Amino acid sequence: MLALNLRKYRQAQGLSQEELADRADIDRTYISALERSVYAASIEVVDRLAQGLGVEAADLLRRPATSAKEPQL
Amino acid sequence: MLALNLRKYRQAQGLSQEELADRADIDRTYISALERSVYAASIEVVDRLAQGLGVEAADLLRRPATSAKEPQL
DNA sequence: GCCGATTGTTGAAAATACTCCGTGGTGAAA
DNA sequence: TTTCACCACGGAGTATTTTCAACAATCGGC
Repeated sequence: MLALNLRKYRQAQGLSQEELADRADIDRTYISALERSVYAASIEVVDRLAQGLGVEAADLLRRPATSAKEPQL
Repeated sequence: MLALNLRKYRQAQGLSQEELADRADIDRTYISALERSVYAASIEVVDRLAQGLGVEAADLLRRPATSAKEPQL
């Protein structure tokens, strides 16, 4: 689920992969790969991505179903 | 947060590390290491662990604060 | 004291995540 | 058409996770 959520939250904030890469201090091409679900990221990068996006790490792993208490997009 | 949550949920169900290892198809010694936060696990093993424990992957990453909607122990 | 069950720990190999550099492709704007 | 921002994708190399076999330590019960 990470891939879709990642892209969803990133685009919702109008961020490019590169901007997010800077914020999270993660390689740009790796973020691209994560959004295409090429790898199973470690929880450490999930944390950094979540911080860069201003959401909880748990939010990035949640499955699509939009539960009432997801952070506002 | 994974380490503490993992141990918490596992013990709450009266499971041994080995039983959980079987359920999640993960090495026992690795689970031991994860509960001592030796490594930053991949979200794939977090998923398998969550399944073995019958909780959401997101629950294992949540920070201690017991939000009203955590699964019952 | 001895047993069985559970967990900590280690060392080495195998697998996979992650970085870095470069190339090409698309679409929008000048 | 050219330029620019953005993204997909490749390969090579490094770092880290994950597995496996084996042994030590603890605890409770017998």
